[in-house]
Amino acid sequence: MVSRLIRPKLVDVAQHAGVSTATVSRVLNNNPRVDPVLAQKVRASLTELGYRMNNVARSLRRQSNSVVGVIVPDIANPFFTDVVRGIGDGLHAEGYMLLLCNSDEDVNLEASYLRLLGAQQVSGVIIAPADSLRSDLSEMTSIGTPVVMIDRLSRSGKFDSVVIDNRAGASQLTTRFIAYGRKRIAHIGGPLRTFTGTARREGYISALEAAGMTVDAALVVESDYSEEGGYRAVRELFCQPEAPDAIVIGNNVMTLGAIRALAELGVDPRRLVRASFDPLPWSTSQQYSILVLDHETMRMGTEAASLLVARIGDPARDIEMRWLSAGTIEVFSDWSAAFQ
Amino acid sequence: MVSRLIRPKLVDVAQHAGVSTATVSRVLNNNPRVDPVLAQKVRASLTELGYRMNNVARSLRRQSNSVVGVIVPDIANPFFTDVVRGIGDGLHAEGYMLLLCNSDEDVNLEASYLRLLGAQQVSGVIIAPADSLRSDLSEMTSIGTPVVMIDRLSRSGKFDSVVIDNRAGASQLTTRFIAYGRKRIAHIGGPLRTFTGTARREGYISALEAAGMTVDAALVVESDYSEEGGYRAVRELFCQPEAPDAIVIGNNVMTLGAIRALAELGVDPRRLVRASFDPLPWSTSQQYSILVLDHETMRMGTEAASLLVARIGDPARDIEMRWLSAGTIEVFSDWSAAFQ
DNA sequence: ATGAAAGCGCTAACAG
DNA sequence: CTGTTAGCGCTTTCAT
Repeated sequence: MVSRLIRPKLVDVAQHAGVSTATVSRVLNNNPRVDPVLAQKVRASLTELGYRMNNVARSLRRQSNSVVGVIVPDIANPFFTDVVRGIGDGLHAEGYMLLLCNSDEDVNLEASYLRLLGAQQVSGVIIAPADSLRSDLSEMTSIGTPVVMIDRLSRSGKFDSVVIDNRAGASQLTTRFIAYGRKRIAHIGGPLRTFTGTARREGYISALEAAGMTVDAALVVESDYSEEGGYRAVRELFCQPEAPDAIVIGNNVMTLGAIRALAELGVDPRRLVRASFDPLPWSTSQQYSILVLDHETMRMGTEAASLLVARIGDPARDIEMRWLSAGTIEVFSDWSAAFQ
Repeated sequence: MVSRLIRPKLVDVAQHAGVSTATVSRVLNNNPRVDPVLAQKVRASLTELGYRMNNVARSLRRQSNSVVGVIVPDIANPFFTDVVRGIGDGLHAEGYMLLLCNSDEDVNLEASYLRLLGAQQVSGVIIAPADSLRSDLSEMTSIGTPVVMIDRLSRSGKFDSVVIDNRAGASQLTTRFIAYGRKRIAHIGGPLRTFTGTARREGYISALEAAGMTVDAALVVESDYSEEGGYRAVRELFCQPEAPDAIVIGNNVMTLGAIRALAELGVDPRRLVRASFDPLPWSTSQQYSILVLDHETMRMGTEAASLLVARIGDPARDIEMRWLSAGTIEVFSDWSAAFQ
């Protein structure tokens, strides 16, 4: 039994095989111009000594790290969970690892993560920016690190991005309600400074107009994508003289708040119907019927990964923006009852 | 306007401040024995030039990387989503970044990730091993990289770990059914070679025995924690002459399969009640009532992070195993109706 | 208290 | 085809 070094390095292997470190490196990198016989000998030493690559050293030397940073508001949001899973699959297939960061929708935390990712010399960043306006990506752009936007866009520059056709999606949900004969369809949207917030509201409005219905400003509320926001929005809507008979809600988290508020108000689930975006978490109030717009969430991740890898491979290529189609509407729970 | 270098390095800063690189490094690392005046000058240069640390270089030199690897079967499983979120918070607080890997319950994929993490010189690994028996952590132990187990244990060695008191949890759920007067309580469990599989079955059995009920082997099935497995198990249970009137299901994924099978079989939700472990994903069949054992999932993550950091700080400390209490039972949906 | 210099493990000219 | 060698950017003795 040979006394195996704890963690042999390249030079140890070279010695063992009786070649130079350059040759070992060439074998490691599958450089074709190495004598097959020598290469075999090197490979033997490699396994015999149990050689393990040190990627930190390699990255320093190569000036590139096979790691990509991913920043999402919250991995625990089922939407981003699926996106990140998709990103992970895509990156793994391309030989990159994934450094995960939760920004908690906080621009400062996000900035701090961007700094850390820069320090780690990541090859690129995939980000759902916390704030279209205030998210600052200069930390990356100034050092030439590629950035891909997902779900949301940032106005701080032009980036490759993959987004959902939110306008079409909101329109689809609203149209469905109209078809079911609902008359007072409300909308609880995200902040208008966000990309998704404006697009979804536009879709909602366009659907009403297409059906020749008037948009009642009292039924449209701008909220903030938070659970509390969804809750407050519903309480607000029900202060109106005439209550809505349907609500299109801008995201999954607000939907939870909305459901809570409706329960407190004692609103009959059959009288008021709801629709929401994004996969919803298992919640305490599932007796409610609900429409959910299901876009291919994981695909957003794989597309983002492929976009980033393409950009890393060719920094000069044209900026690309991929639109995911609005998706299919999934009907949950005792939906039919709501329309009897 | 000074012509800022794209990415100034330490030597640039040193030049600018008229000191040696050693001094700059000391300032960067808050070494106290630096003349405060000089330090101030260095700090000025640091900001003026817009210096950004290169962590790859630092890691190579220090022989330690402020990055931790996390391997879970699937981040899209709501249980692991929450755990990873907890790990992320814990690690961030301690100054580590998180390299995320999905093993897909595949020992080979897992092994490949372990190799990659080793190459990245991670300071430690937090893992929910794909297979108690076949998961091989020698890749880490051989190079002295600390490992913390979560949710499951591996028999390949003694590691710090944080697990749930599965036995107590299963017992709790079963006892609840008994209290409700159920007579034929079935159990669909995970593989007995898994840590959780055996513990949960034990809990189920012990609760029955404590109540003086006999364990009917025909009501206990060993499945595989997959959706398909849950589905098949239910079909199997309903081939019996006498069907069960309650089921304790071993995890969230099997629960989805079980619900699907029950729907196909046309089983009245009020006749058969279910209980499951772990947070459930929003699914297509929420009209069913269900008990869910809710353990503090995120805390499992933060505990794991703290355990790992402690181990990194002191490799010689005693192996520690933290048990999270079984958790509270949450009642979902139209549960009360099931008992009318 | 500060600087000079060695070197972490690897790759890539360059030379032979 | 192979070896020599010079770093990648940083930290850390070891002198001073």
